Amino acid sequence: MASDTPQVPEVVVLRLPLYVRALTQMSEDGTNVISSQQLGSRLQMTPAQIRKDLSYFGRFGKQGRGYNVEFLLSELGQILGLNRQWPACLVGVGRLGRAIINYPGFAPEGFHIVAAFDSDHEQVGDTVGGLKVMPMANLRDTLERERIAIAIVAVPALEAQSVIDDLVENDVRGILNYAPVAPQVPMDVVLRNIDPVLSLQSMTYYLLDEQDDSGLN
Amino acid sequence: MASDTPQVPEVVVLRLPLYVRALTQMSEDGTNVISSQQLGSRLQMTPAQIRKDLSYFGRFGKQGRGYNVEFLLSELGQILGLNRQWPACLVGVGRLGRAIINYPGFAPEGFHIVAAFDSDHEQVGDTVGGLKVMPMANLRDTLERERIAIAIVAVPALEAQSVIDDLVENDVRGILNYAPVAPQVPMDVVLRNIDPVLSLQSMTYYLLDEQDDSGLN
DNA sequence: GCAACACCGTTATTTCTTTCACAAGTCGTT
DNA sequence: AACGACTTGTGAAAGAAATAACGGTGTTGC
Repeated sequence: MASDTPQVPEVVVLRLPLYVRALTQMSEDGTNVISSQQLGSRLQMTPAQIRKDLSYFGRFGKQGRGYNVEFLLSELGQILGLNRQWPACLVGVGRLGRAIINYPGFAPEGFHIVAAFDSDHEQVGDTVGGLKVMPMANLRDTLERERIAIAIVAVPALEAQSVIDDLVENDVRGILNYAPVAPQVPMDVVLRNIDPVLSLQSMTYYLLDEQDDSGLN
Repeated sequence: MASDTPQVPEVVVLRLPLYVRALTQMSEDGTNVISSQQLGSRLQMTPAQIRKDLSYFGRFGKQGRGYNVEFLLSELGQILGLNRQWPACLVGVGRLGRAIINYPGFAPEGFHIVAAFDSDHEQVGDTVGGLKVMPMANLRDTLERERIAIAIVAVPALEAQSVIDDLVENDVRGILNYAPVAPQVPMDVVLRNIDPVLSLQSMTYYLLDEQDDSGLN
C-alpha cells in the first residue's frame, strides 16, 4: 500500500541489517571508506548484489572511491528505522520469556522491553527483569500508553495463535514469535519467527550423507 | 557432491520441516488424508508449491485422494533424518547457553544436548542442566566418543568465530549459531544462525510508514 | 458400470533474483 | 591537463523459484 519507494523486494530488506552490522564493526575498527568489493568479501556476497540492494534506496557511494562508512551507516539506519527507540512488550514469562527479558542484545539496538504479560495468573504480579508481570487484560491500555508497536511472543505453542490474535486486535504492528508454530496474521502485521528446531530439522538433511554407523574403527 | 537426488534447492529443504510440523499436528488431530490444497491453506502457500516440493523426493500422493498423513510424515522424516537421535553439544554456558540447555523443545524432536563446553575456566566444572561443563580441550575426545555431529554455539560475538573454527577443526558438521555474527565456515559445514536482533531490524522497516508522533488523541 | 468429480505429478509459463557488463565519475600522479 | 587505476549505479542477460495449466488416474455416488 505504501509506495514512496517503488516497492523494495523483501529479500533486500532482510539483507540490510547484515550490512548495518558489518559497517558498524568497520566503523569501530576505524575504517572510513569501503568498496562494495570489500564489503562483499566480508559478507560472502557479490559486490554487484550489494550495489544493487543499495540502489533501491538511493545513491550512497562515490565512483572510484566507494562508500563512506559513517554516512552509509546513518542512511541505512534511517531507512530501517534504527535511529530511534522501539519499546516492545513480552508475552509469556516462562523459562524462555525470562531468558528473553534478560537477553542483553536487544537494548543496545534500541529495542526495549517495557512491559511483560502472561495469561497464567500464577505469574501475574511477579517481577521479572525489573518488570511487573501484568494480566492480558492490561494489554490495550499499556500498549497505547507506552506506544508499543512490537510484541515478543514466548508462550506455549497451543496458546500462540490466540495470544497473537489478541495482540493484533490491540494494534500491535510487528510480532517476534518464539513459539514453534506458524501463526496467521493480517497482511499489515509483520511477523518474524524464531525457531531453532526448524533450523536443526533442515540442517540434518545435509548431515545424512556421510552417516557412518559401522562400529569399525 | 552427493547426488542420488538431482540437487534439491535449499529453499525446498527449508520448507520440509514446516510440512512435517503441520502434518504432525494433523496426525494428532486424527486426520488421515490431506490434499495439497488443504495443507497449502493451512500454511499459506499454494498447492502447486507443495506438490512441486514433494516431487523432488518422490511420489507420495494418490490422485483423486491426496496424501496419507502418516505415510507422508514418515517419508519426510526419513528424508530429513528425523527418525533418529542427534546428539549435540553446547558451547558457551552463559545466560543464553543455560536457557538453551533447559529449553524443552529440542529433546522431543531427537536433538539431545549431551555435552557442554566453555572456554571460561570460571564455568568449567559447574553442572548445568545435569551436564558437567567441560573445557574446550575436551572437545575432540568428547565429540568422537559421543558421536556428536551438531554443535550449538552461544558464546559472545567476539569469541564466536574462533570457537566455530575450533569446532570445524574437530569435525563438527552442523552448527546452530546464536552469536550475533555471520561466521565463515567451509562449504561442507552446515550453518544456521538464530538472530532475533536481525529479525527485529528488518521488521522495523515495515513499521515506519504509519509512525504517528502527534501527541493528539 | 458409468458419469462427475477430485487431486496428483509434471511440463510450461511467469515472476522474481542474481549476476554481468559497461558508461561515467573520482582520485592521485606526473 | 592528461593518464591510469578504481569503483559506482544501472540496464540487460541469465538463472532460480513460484505459479499456472493440464493429462491422467483414482474415487464416489447413483
